[in-house]
Amino acid sequence: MTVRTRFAPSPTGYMHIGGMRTALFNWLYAKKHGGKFILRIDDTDQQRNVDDALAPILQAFRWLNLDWDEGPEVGGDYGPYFQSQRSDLYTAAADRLLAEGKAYRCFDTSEEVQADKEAARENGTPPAGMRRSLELSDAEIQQKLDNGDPWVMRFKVPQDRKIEIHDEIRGHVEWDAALMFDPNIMRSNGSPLYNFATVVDDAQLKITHVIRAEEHLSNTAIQVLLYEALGETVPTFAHIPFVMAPGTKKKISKRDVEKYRKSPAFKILFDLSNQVLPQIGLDEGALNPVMVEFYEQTGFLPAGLLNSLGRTGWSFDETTEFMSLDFLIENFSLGRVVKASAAFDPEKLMSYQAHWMNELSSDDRTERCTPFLQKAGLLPADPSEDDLAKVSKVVESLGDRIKVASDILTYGYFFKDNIEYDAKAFKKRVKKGNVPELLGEFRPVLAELSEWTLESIEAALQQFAESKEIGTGLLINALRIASTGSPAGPGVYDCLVIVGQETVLTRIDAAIEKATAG
RNA sequence: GGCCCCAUCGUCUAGUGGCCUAGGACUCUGGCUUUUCACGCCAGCAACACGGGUUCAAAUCCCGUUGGGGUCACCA
Repeated sequence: MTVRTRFAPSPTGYMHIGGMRTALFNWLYAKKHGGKFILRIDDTDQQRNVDDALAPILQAFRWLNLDWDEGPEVGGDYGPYFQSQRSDLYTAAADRLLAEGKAYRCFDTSEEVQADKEAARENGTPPAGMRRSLELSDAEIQQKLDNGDPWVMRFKVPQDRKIEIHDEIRGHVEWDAALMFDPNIMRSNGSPLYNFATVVDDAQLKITHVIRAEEHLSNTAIQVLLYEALGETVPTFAHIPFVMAPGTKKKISKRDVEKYRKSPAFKILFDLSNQVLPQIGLDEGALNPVMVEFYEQTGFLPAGLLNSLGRTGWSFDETTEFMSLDFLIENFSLGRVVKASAAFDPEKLMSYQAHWMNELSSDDRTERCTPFLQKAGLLPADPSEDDLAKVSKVVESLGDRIKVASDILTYGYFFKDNIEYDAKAFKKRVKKGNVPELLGEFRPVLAELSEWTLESIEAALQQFAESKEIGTGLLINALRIASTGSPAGPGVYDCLVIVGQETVLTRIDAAIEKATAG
């Protein structure tokens, strides 16, 4: 038996981070067992623009390198892979259940059903009146049909039994069928409800392992009954805990982004968002950390996100933290999924991200940073070789200071004509004692350097400091602020070399002027 | 409320009856390194929800309590 797993997103216009984790576990399980991973689109409720609403979802999978064996764009033997195109399947299955007496037409109004359920709830009994449509004679039914009375199809729950499953993560779970209501499986307009459609689809797609969020656990009882009624093999279930929002006990949800915006647990992500999005021409509200696209657009590595997703609700052993996708494929198992729900942890994501960024060669990092400079207008769309060489130099000197690719924007001073001074640092390092004078005296030394290299500048500075009988730190710090405006960054000599002799001299002049002005 | 699921440091987790004085990671704190920042290194803070059993032995098994969550649609 080949393992077949699936993920069935609705085209909502974005890929949910929690859904991505569920998809990842499905994908991993299929890969690990040499099986197939299927993408099916649950678009029954969707109006138009399915393509537009689906695009970001497919893009998220592509970005993370999670390919699908069957589904949109790639097709497959069990298509179509859009629920909206599979209505025949649902109708046929429903008709069969009806013919076999396993389902019935329910003519009750929704008010009547509601009342039945409420009464049942109060009494703690199964809903008694609910099956009154079953009392109808064939003639009465025909009469109602002829009248055009609306009806829905209900599945007749076999009440004298228990439903038991062995969930790969929860273990043995059972329900008492006597307590269940007959579920609606087809709407009055002939379209299927989720619980029914998903069973028909999973059976027809030969899904062997249904790995999904635990919120579906209660749905499983009715689904098992449906599989049996349809004469299909019940798949193996694995209900994984859902992903909670950091700092909460609630499922992470797009509805709550405004709350997240103020939450300390989300701070690093929204700080990044606020800093980066405007610079790359995106509206601040356009993307948020609930969406996978957010991580792509702010310069995370697939490896970073994947490591984080793979480690929330799953572990390999007591010490392994850094896991590549290959490692995950090799070692993933449902048995090691944690039962309790886990909060997505932005801090930890950053630490994984930093790790994988450091694994990259300087050239790879440069390649990832360049587009951000372009989007921010700090580099032309068609950069010259000199431009690229400069980016490369900057990235190399920045080393592990770049955690996400968009961090390059923090060091925009290498690419701008006008720099902004960090006020505190300027006061502490430049506008202090005789520093402006020293800078003034050192300027001509720099101006006269015929060679502008790390070594020549360092030698000149050391000699100058010695002659003045001052520590090198004084000048070094002053030069950093004067030439970059910022207290953070690569070594000063790197900075000076990259900024360039001419610009350094101009900036020193500007700094001296600013320091002595007021 | 009924049904179902869950419960170890702030967070992610290890733990499947003795290797537990409960391990690792992130965060945080202190120190070292250092021309800034970052990295790195060292050290530290910090948890078995509670109550009963079972057992020579329980974080681990059982029962109960409490707490958290899910679900009860002509949504998915």
